[in-house]
Amino acid sequence: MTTMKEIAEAAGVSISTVSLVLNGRDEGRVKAPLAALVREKADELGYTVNPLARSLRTCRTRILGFISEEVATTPYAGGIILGAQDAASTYGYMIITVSTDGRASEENEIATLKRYGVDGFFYSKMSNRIASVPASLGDYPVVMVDATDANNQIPSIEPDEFQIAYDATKRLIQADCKRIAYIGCSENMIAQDGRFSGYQAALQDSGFAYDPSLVCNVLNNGPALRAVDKLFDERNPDGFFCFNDARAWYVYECAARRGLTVGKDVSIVGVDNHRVLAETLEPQLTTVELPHYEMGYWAACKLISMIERKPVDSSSWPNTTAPMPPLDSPIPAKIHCALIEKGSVRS
Amino acid sequence: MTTMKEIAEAAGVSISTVSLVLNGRDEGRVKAPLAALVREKADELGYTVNPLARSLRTCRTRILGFISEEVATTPYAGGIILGAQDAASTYGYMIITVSTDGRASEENEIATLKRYGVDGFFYSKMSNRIASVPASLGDYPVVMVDATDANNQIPSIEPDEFQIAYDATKRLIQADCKRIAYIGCSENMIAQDGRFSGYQAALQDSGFAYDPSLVCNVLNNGPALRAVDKLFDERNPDGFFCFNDARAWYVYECAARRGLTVGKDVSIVGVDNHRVLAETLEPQLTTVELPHYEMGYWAACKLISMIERKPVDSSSWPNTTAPMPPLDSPIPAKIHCALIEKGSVRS
DNA sequence: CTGAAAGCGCTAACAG
DNA sequence: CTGTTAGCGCTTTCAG
Repeated sequence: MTTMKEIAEAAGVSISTVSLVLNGRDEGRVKAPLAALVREKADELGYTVNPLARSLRTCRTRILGFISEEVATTPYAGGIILGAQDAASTYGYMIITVSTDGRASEENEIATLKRYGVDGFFYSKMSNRIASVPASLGDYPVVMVDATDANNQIPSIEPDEFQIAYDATKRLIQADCKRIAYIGCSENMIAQDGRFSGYQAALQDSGFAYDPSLVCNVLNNGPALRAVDKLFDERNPDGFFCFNDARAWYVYECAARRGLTVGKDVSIVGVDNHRVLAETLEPQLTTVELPHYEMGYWAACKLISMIERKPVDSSSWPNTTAPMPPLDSPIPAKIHCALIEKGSVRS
Repeated sequence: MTTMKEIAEAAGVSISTVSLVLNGRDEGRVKAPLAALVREKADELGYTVNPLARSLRTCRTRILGFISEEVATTPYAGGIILGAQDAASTYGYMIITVSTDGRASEENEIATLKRYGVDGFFYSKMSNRIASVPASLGDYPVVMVDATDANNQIPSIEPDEFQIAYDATKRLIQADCKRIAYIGCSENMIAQDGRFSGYQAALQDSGFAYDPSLVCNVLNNGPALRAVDKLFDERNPDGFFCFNDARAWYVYECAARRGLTVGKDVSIVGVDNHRVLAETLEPQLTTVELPHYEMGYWAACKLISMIERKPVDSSSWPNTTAPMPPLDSPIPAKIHCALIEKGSVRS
């Protein structure tokens, strides 16, 4: 690794001049030709900064810490982290990810990350939950991802659960469904609340009466399947908005057992949590892909802008299914998931 | 952050003495009581080393670089990275993950990681593919994960595809299935080759004739479903080993359409790639979970042992469904996936 | 057995 | 405009 010292020698100047030039602080401080010479030599010798040395001096590492629950890292988290990395990478940052499984290990990991000198933290609970960041993160820039701050203080990036359901339900109405069921989740989750409301609102806005007997909140496996089966028998719905892929499968199976064709006799719009629906049931149903990548990307941009105390240029952001909110939008911000209309709801 | 200097002052000794003691190099070099005093003061002041400063001197960062393909990070990778992190964490290492999408970006990311001073690299292609590590990694410790080294030089940790299929097929035989089908993947993949061989070997070892008409290699969606449907009509299998969850689902649906009960009339053993089978179809079929976590864990242990040029203690390794090979086992090594017998193959 | 001193590569006052 | 100087916190000879 070539050092500034070597460049200084090659160019016949002092190290500080080299530092000035290579950090772009030479404007009006170093004569242009000299600066050019330095740059030339640096190029020639293939200079790259030593981030370690720089960080030791500046107390800035350009490393971001990503804290997530153990359960988190599988299987949804990938997209979030990927998005965060891509954004970080374009701004010259790296990410160290740690996973925790409890208070103690969390504090440990935080302490370690602090020692490594990270500039800021992502704090993530997978599948949108209410949480509050540990006090030990207090004096650092923090962004929450796929989580909602209990105190509404920390910027949190989360899917727009209401809108997901609203759009999905509208899509079913538009496909001329008359009895639209919601197959939800009986566990207490933010996503469930938001989606249930969105479902109701869409119905109401279209002049449908909300009918509780068309709502079926279930857990998993056999019992869930039987509950959906019962709903079919009793209410014979012709459209289904499903909380996730597993629940879409229950509906699909019940339809198959009755000889009903999905996409013709009944329509399904489902959230594709595990990203496996697309491989199997398309084009018979329409899926909603949660914007994990986008959440990660935007969270990183937000975090970096907090660290550098300046807005980052959003024009370079990736094309997404969902429009990215501007950096200076009010926080907490929610990201809206667009429907992925690969299949047809009704053929 | 308290520094060694502060401890030195508090204890009335020199910085070098503090360094010696705090690094455990005091045996026979610093008098016991003095050493004790230093340790006490360090405790009192809550000293933790500054890894940046240490790294600048030692050229060792205790940071590992994890290079994976972009596509990789979703959705399988989570488990691998989680396992690698857990192992790294127990040995005092951290992991920086980067994802790449092509030769150029890969070289970029590698260069960046090198500048950050990582001690070694994971090189990962998700879903077991043959690959060779870039030359730029030449002089670093490297371990491949879920990938097979084209030159058979680099230690590579991968699932034991043959054994997965062998066990799954044996399980079906044991459940008294007579016409055992293999629903495979028509894309060219290592996993497909190994699993197909394992399927054949298990049949042969149990005195079954291998019947090509019971093998059905498919892609996805409608065409796949129809191919499985055809297999049902023509050969009426009573047992299925399925390459992944999507393929298990095709079989499941075909069975449902015929009024056959899975777990009774037909038996399915499927690899649960997306980890969604467990939520939906259990306990009607038996799943094989790929040992992603274990692969990551073991890869990290291997990498660290290469970096530190000493075997690491394998007694602290996590309980796994699969036995971990000993650290000094011949490389490349494969990890064996155990069957997850949550459901019953045949009720 | 302990301490002084040099230096890892870089930054940032401060002189000149 | 450019160079000198003094560290960031730690490790590591090398004297004493």
